[in-house]
Amino acid sequence: MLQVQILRPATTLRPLTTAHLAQTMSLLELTAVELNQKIETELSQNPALELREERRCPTCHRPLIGSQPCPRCSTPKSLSMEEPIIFVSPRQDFYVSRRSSAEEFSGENLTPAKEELPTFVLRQIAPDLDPDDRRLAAHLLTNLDEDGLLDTTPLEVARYHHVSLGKVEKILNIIQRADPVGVGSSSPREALLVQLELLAENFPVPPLADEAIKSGLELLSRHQYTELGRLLGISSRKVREIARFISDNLNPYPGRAYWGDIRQGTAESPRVYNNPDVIISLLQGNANAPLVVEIVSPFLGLLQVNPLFRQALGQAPADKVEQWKSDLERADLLVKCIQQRANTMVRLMRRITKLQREFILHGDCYLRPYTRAKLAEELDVHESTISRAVSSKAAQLPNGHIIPLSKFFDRSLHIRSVIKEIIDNEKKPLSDNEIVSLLNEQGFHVARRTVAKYRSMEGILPSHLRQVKESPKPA
DNA sequence: CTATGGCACGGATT
DNA sequence: AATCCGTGCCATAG
Repeated sequence: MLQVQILRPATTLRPLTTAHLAQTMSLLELTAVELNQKIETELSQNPALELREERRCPTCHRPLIGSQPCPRCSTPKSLSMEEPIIFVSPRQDFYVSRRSSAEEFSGENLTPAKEELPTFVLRQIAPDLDPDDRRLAAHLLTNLDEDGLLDTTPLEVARYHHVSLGKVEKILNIIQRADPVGVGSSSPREALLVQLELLAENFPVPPLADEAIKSGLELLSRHQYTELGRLLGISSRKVREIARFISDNLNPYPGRAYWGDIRQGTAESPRVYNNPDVIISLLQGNANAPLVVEIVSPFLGLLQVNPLFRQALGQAPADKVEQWKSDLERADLLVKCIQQRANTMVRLMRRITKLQREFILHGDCYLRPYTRAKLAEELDVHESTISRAVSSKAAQLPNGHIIPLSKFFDRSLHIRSVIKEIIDNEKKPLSDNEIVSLLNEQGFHVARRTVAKYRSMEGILPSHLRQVKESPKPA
């Protein structure tokens, strides 16, 4: 197997000391980006550490480990659909803005009070703005509500800063096109339109989708497809396509799906959201091929203890010998622990991707219920090991979506998607109680109250506010 | 009277 | 030990 060649045999990786154990655990909690930062500071402080010369794959430009061929581009020998191709990539090219957000606007006392979203957005757009404009942007961003929508009006902001409305709107436009797209819109409708516009630059979008949002959002949210079709002058089938496209690709509340609140960052280490720790793709884009799982582990295989430093230890000046010794120990430990971390991630992801292949390929409905405890038992590690590895990490799926790893352990997702399906296919609005009995028939045992909760989680209106669907079309 | 949402409790999960 | 989640009870709206 690939990772056996890449990593040292597991036996040499067993934690030998409590220090080893402690550091392994703390490294496991870090995301790839954080690990990258940690290693960089360590590199600059510890003379015993050095970087091996980097070799990159000529085809995909990934950094390679040792003399191994690129695990992604060289076709593996055995192609079993079941068995995912897993490899560790030492890449360290993240989309991180190094600019400290605190420095950016501390002078103005405009530090965003709300946790992450405002700073995150500001950091993206700051390079494009003049200092003056940054103050406006900061002001706008501090007035976001928890859904990522604007809580004030551009006009108000313009008055407050004595600038033209046009100027504020121009900046707002820049904000809206930052990640998460649509943030800073004044309504869900506007957010959707911005997202659609941006999407249209790279993807084909259904015709009239923008019209549907502009004039038919209310109808859309109540699933009144026939009505909407009449309004737009197209068949309800087309409307369904549009509705499907919108719910798959757009998000009326930019701040909500934004799972930033899951990973609370601190002032010293602002979290970065758009860098996945695991990238799952399809071999040659073929849905019947094995999954390719790339685990991002910065500097893995490139970081080593400087052998010259080790030799020089014998001739260390007497006053430095203690210092050097500890540097050497720290370096040794770090290198080992990073390998241990990668090893754990590989085992973890192999199990998850094998088990949840259907979910990865086809979406929420196919998520199998699974708990961290069960996984821990199978891998023969402590539960907390899994918890640490999973929390605050992100995976990118073949469809491009970036999800928190914890989604693989969402107990209710499966039932939620079944409920969504039932409501999507209902002939007349079903009450929560009726949905319960339908679910019971399919073998799901949930209480009426729970259905109600899931329904509202999915943003589906109660039955008396939903509309009668058109009868199914004969083909 | 029925359907739904708020509050809160207990058990499972982390 | 802390947190999350499903559920029951009750008030309220339709």
